[in-house]
Amino acid sequence: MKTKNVADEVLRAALELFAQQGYANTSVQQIVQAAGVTKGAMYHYFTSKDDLLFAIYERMLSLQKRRLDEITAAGGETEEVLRAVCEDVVVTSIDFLPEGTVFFRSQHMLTPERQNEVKRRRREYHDKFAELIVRGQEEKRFRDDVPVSVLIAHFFSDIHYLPHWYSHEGPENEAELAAQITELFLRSLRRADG
Amino acid sequence: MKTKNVADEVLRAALELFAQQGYANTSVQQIVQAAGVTKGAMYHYFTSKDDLLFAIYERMLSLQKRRLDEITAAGGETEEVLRAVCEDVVVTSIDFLPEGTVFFRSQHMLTPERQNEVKRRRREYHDKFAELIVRGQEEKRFRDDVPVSVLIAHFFSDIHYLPHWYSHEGPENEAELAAQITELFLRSLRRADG
Amino acid sequence: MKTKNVADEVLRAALELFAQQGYANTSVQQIVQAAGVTKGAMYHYFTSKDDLLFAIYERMLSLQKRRLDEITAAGGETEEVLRAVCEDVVVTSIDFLPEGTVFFRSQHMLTPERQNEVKRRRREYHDKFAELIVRGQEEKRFRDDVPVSVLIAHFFSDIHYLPHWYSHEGPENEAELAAQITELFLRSLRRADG
Amino acid sequence: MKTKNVADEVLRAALELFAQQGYANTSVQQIVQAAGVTKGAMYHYFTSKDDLLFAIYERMLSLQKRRLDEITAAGGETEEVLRAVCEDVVVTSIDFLPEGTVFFRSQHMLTPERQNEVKRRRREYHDKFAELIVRGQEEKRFRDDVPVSVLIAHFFSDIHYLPHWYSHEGPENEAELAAQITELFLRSLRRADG
DNA sequence: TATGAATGAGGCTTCATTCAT
DNA sequence: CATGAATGAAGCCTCATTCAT
Repeated sequence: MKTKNVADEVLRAALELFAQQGYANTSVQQIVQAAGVTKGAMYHYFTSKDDLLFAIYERMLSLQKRRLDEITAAGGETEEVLRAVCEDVVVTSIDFLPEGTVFFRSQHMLTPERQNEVKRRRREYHDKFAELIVRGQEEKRFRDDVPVSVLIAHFFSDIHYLPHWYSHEGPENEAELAAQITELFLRSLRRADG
Repeated sequence: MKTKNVADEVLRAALELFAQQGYANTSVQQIVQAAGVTKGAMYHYFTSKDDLLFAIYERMLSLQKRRLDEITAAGGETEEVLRAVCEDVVVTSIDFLPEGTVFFRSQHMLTPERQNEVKRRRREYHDKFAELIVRGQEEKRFRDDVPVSVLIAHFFSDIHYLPHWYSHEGPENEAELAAQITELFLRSLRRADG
Repeated sequence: MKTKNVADEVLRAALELFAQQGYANTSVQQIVQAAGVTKGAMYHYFTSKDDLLFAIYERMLSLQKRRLDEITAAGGETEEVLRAVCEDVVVTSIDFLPEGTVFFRSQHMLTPERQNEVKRRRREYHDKFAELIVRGQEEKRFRDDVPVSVLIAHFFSDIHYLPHWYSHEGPENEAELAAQITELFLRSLRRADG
Repeated sequence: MKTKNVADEVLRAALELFAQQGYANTSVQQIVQAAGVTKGAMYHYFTSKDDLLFAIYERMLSLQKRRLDEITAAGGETEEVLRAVCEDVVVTSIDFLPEGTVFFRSQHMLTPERQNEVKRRRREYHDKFAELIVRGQEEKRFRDDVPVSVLIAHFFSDIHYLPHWYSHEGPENEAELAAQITELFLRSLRRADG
């Protein structure tokens, strides 16, 4: 029988505390206590508190990218691909609500270098997402009277906002909510004369 | 003729620094230096650093509430009132971009009491906004296959997201953007068979 | 009609607060608020916070000295004079309980010079009190197998301790208590073979 | 071989400075300097300055209680037990004069919770002491024309007062003084017709 | 690998006192 | 006489990180 992995326990505790109280309000001491490890052990695996925070970003960025790649790789009609992507993002965001809470709230607490790294990877992600919209516009299915950047923001704002209002205790069914949000987005995205 | 008001200068500096670096990364020392006053003077007007943060919330909450009240008081067709409200919120949010940055990012840094106060007043605001949507549903103009709470979140997510991507240097014209975001929202809100 | 005297109000408030919370835990701001005057006004009458404290000592020292002088001046049998003095001190201490609380607790908060001044005047007082005891010893009425300094301490300890336990709400009648404490002291003071 | 324990050194320094200058006039800076440790080290062992103060109370309360228990457990004639207790308290108070100075002067500087804790434990102690007196009264050896609470106060006032006047440089022999004070108390306690 | 005591810099806040009006 | 805004020094405490073991 093996004791729980130190790094994992620390990350789990850090995530929970960062989501609950915020990064700045959480001390390393609190984290190691909640994880049941000592400071020395933690610093053996992470070089800094910032490292813990970035690990959360890293995990989210990788996850989102991987899923986007998988879905777009499968191919299909533009709107159906986009629908799949959107619903997946919503569901994933709900499944990783604490991560999202931290992700959207604490970017400015990272070191400047890592802030740039995060920005870069999110831009990559948005760019790939944008391709779908552009393709739809070229197919004359999606409106082009609104800048693509606005359309993208219009969708991601919903994702961003989820951790602020969604509650696992609430009545919303996760898949249903994903379908609803996606439908709202697609409706506003389609050409009026479509 | 007297020099600028101490409280005003401090608040201005605090807002700027909080928006740039985040609340936790900004020291009272930095604020008073930027404001050109002494720490003692600052504490003559504000009881704590938290007080400075809350002052920003207070100002935003009052402003939003006031504008919502004014526009709804003017009356009119439901969709037109809603359109006016939405466009105004977008424009106001752009005009107060630093305030918005702080507002949506630092709520968890307030004292618990004040977090509740903010929540309470935002709920009030949302409730009044919800009335417009419900009215539109009763008039059979707005869809009712999606919970009102989701519709509201769908709109406010855009507001929330603005400080994350909007740049005064960007190409977007503020009024035009307001019209676009509002139109995207209304399009998704109208009944499909409308 | 004339408004209340500023200096009196300040002193009254200072005494109350010092007795309740201690000198160090009471801010000048609290005092002037409780007194209903402004800081400027207070500093017009008192040069420092220490001044307020010393005023309380001054009042107590003068009062005690005056009463001791009056009673001894009246003359009489040694034990009767001593009894009168002791009972009077007890009664006075009860009447000025807040003053006593401050007096016995805050001496070390005075400036060194004033601490010496207080010591000097208390010594004067004790010396005069000691004279009565010595006279009684010379008259072979009071024991002399215990140093006078110990006998004096034995009595003043009761005075000193009063603010620590006496409560105006309690059952003790002030005059009766004075008689009891004095009798306990005199009993222990008299020669065993008396 | 290791250098002196940090916590012990800090407590020793704190006690000395609190006794000399008072709690409020002593800064944490002074304490750690006198102890030869850093502030961080101190806060590793004590959560606050108040903690240092309470540690002094804790030590005294435990000591007094322990000794009282030991002596009363040994049993014996009421007056002899009481005499042993009283003499022991005096001697102990002299041995721990700085502790006593702080103990009787700084209670109001503790947090309210801790003030209550101290009150509670002192009451316990007094209650046990009172039992001896009551027993003596029931045995018709001690007077009962004065409330027990007054008799107790009469004795503890002497203890309380010791740090105010006793000096290790003085002529008093500690054991002799203990005997004298105790005898004064017992004399006043015995029935007049005894 | 792991410990946890120790560091040391920096943070927020308090407050007696002054002074221009 | 009186105001109360402003000063400036000092106070208590936190905490990420290091290091001898």
